[in-house]
Amino acid sequence: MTDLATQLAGACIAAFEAEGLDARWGAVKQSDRPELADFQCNGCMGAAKQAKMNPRELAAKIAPRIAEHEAVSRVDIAGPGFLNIVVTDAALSGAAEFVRSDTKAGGGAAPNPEKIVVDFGGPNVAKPMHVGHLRSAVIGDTLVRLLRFLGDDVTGDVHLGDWGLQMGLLLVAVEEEQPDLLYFDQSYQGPFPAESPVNMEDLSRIYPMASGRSKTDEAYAKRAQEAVAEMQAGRAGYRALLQHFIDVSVAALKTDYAFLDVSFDLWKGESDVDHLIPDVVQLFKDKGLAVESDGAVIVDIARQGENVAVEGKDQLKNPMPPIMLLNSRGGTGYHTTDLATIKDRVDTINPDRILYVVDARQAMHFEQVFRAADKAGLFAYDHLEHPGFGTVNGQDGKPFKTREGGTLRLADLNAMALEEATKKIGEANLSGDIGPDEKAEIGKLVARAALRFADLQNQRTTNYVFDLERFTSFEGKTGPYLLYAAVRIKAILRRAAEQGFEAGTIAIAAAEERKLVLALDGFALALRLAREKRMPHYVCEHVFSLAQAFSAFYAACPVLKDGVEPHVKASRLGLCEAVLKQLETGLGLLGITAPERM
RNA sequence: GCACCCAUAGCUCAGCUGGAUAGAGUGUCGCCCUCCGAAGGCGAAGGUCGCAGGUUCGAAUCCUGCUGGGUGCACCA
Repeated sequence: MTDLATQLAGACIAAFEAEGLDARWGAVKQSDRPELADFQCNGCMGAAKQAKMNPRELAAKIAPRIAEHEAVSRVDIAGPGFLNIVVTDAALSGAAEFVRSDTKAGGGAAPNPEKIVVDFGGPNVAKPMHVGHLRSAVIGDTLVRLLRFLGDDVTGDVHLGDWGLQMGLLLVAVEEEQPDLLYFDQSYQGPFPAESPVNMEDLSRIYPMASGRSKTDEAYAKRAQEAVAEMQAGRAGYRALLQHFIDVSVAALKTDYAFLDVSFDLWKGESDVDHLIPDVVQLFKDKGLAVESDGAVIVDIARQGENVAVEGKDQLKNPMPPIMLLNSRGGTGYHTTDLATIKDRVDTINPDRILYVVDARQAMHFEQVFRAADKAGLFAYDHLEHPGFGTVNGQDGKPFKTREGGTLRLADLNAMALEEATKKIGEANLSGDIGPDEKAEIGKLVARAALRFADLQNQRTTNYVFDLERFTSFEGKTGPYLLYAAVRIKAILRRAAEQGFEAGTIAIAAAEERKLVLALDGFALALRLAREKRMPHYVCEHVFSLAQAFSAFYAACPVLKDGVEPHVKASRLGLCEAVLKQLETGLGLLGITAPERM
């Protein structure tokens, strides 16, 4: 059993093949003209063109074959050769029953499941997460949930940034504040205290200070660079202190992520693959790919037609800079750690594919890393993907800043959303006496739904405008609207149970019921597209249109009201169960949980 | 300079293999709670799909050029 669209496509494909034509013409989608039909097939025009036939004559041959399918009540030929398919009420009833009984609520399964690592291109240690990190967190988390749901074997890794200059800046700054710490005594080899000498507030204060100072104070910046090189070379005190920085930061990160219900299978970071770096560098040397240049070790990854010199110009045409395995101080940047991380994943997980859910601005970086990994035989180029995302902009179209000109911390964003959600729940006061504990819990769920849906509904690759007002609005195409739809269904089912009514066989009759089932039927397609394109917004579009269809049904089709015939009541209760099941499943993929009431 | 991404309703955004009358939300204007939760529903108005060519029976979608915006271009990640 599958969705109706797939069943009908099967019939259409068979019909085209019976005429000796390609199966691809048999694609079926829900009708653009709901007043004319439920589904449509547009293949006749294309097929006729290719086979040099008359499209309407071809349609006349195809249509009767489709009409034989038991779900079909009528096939019309329209315009130049559109096939308009109307399905029977019984077929829709069956489709709804399928959603109600299917463990995946009609979501289908991946045709080609893979073992996949999702890399979140994680936050940097010591830098608090800002609004931009919302995207990688919720997009990456949704992809993990989605792929796993459809049958892929997925490992999510936060991949912390804990190996670069920011660590050197911290080391230098902490040494300046607390020079007597054991960690800075080079003759001392440990053991070091288990307690961190700095907490998160210290790090949040120290890092911006050190970062700012390094931009004007050259000697300071140089000391930080040297500290990084020493840390990377393995200086014991620095490494022990680094671990404290990481532990302190991770604890803070987990709080912010938990608010969004984002979790990871692995909390690895750049520093975890430190021991593999010599092997990776050697691998490139052995393959003759690494060359020395200005004291650094680089790998040329340009292809034919790139880095072409143009007469009379300084700039190269189609530039593709080499990657740097080792800088002139012997240190490593994120090219090398990303390559070492690939090696680590091959050794420990051996995935079919790695996805990097990272800002689109890193596109060139990943192109370089992917090429290098492929050249060295570490990982196949076309099994490495960078599903990048756009930046979060302010009203002016530039990367978002607070009114004060600073970056908005994710923790503050979370807090604002929570405050707004709590306020709105209080104003609406829809469900009478809800205790303070439950109210607090509902507030969190509503705030999370608002934030996650606001971000995920945007097509992944485009930039979007950050608008807190819109994010936390409870009207229209928002997370809270979806929760509201789910909560209303739950209220009906709860009331039905109290009154002793049970769901029965679903029998579709009313126009709103037909539309609602057609909405249910689109779930598998939405999930398939979302997986193929790594685009969570298809899931958002689906759950929203499902919620809309339910709201229209709710307004037009009474379920428990007096005067509703028992078999209609039972059918509509069954339909409610099917809708709730799929709605909660879809919301679950988006990391959104509906409360019992709100 | 070179490369990548983007341009759709006043605003914020969808639009799967090229298909019929380009869709939502918001805002504006109507209507709908003696009846399952009005954070809702129904309706109206609102578009030269940046511009100009091309391919096609058919283009928001594919190709070329242009304009406008964003981003990136080896020792920070």
